[in-house]
Amino acid sequence: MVAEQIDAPDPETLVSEAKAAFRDGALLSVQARCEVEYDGRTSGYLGPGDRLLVAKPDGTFLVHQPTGHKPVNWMPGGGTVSARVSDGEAVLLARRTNPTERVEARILDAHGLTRFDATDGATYEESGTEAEMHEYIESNPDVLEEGLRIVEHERESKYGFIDFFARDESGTPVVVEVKRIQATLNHFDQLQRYVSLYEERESSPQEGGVAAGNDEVRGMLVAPSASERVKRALRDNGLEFVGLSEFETDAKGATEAKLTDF
Amino acid sequence: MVAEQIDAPDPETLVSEAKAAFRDGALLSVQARCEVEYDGRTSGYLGPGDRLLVAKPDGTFLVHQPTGHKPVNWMPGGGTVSARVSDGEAVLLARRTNPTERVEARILDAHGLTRFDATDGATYEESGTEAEMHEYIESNPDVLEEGLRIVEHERESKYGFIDFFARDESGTPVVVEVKRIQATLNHFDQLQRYVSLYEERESSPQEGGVAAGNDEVRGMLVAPSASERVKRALRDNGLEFVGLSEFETDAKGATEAKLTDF
DNA sequence: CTGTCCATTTCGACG
DNA sequence: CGTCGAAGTGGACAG
Repeated sequence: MVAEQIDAPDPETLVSEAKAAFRDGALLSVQARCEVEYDGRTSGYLGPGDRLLVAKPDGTFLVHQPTGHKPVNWMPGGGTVSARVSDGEAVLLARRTNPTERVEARILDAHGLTRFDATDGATYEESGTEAEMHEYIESNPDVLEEGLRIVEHERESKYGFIDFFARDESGTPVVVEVKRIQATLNHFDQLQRYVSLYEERESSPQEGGVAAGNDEVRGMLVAPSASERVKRALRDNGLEFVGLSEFETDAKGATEAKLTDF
Repeated sequence: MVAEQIDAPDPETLVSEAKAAFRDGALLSVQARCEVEYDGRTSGYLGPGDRLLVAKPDGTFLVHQPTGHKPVNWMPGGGTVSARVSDGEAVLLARRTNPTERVEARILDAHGLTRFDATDGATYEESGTEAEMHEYIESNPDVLEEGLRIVEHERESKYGFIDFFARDESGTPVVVEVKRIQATLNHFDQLQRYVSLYEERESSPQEGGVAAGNDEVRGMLVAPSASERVKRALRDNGLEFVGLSEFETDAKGATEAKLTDF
């Protein structure tokens, strides 16, 4: 029996089933009218209503209202979930430390309970990430600018990693920051910080022969799009925006090439 | 009957129950071995394993593995969830547009199903947010510095919003950036950006009478704490850090005063 | 609608 | 264990 369901459990049954599920590492779902309290980084209270409660064997606890994508209250994995009867009502309590916080659901009326002895060895495989965008640019630097040469990928600097350190056709250094989504002011900040750092470094060369003029360092923000305000911030500070909306990994490109062969 | 449970439904039963739940605006939970595909902003695939599937009446669709706080796949509300039998297996499909994306769960083995006719009129009440920290500062500017006057809250500038624009005891402008959590380098970046802007503006006054010397603009980062690196960055750039860990809204303070009256 | 910024952000990688 | 940056970020709020 992988899943066991109990209809409208009374508080004692609910608590004993919950304890058994926690002990055995099963996933517990409860449909119930309840009220919820959170205390930790902030604090909050949710009055009585019907919700789906989920407790996972890793200590994750979720409170889902009938609408909305995010749980109204939750506890990440790593802590512990416990169950007890208090004042004749079942209470589920999720706690953790660092930071110290707790979610407590007082169950006023339990409509259903499911214990699920789930096993899942699969991991999610994703594609289309920023990492793949980097691969594409590394293989096709010309899409950013004719004649651009990538010198280093993920170059470490005092203030963080620079996505690409490159040189343009005339040898001028170019600091490149890549975003998979529309560029924000924070991304502009990042690029600005990196470029100013390189201006310092380039103006006082410590490794011989790599010197360049102080203002000769270019900064390039690559993203599918950017708001006018971001573009102006870049322009005002001598930085550049390059729109790059479409990209393909070599594998993906090869696949699509095949499809268009016909 | 608020919740209805079905044990190990066959594909046809699962699909007809799901359709009925979607039609009636009920919350549907399914414990099942399944494989999941996502296509949209990125794309991904999750091989067979046991998961909890949740479909809400607002179009929300969640796929939860036995561990982890976040759903491995999901669809926010606003779209539609549909069910069908395909190749003898039940399939749940969640779709939306803008952006166009889809999550498809192919159910290989359904262990349990619960339909929950949930009603929930309550809304979550939260306290301890950054908005409340702003209110506290606005009412008690002295906690930042003796004699500080708040001139404007959420002041819009060319490059973004400034939390507080203030003047110190001697009338020097102070740009204040507030963070509820430990300050990061990005927060320093933000403050730096705002201050540099005000230095420009103040040095070439367009609205008469507000002029001040170019270096007379102060920048203040307010947060419960900051790493040494952030503090040094601030110091090196002539900016200031103010630690503000405890704050209370008027209401909260009143409540706590009550409790300690006894 | 877009733009901007907060979030109990979470999550992962790296030093 | 802190720090930093990405996320299918989501969500609220203003223009």
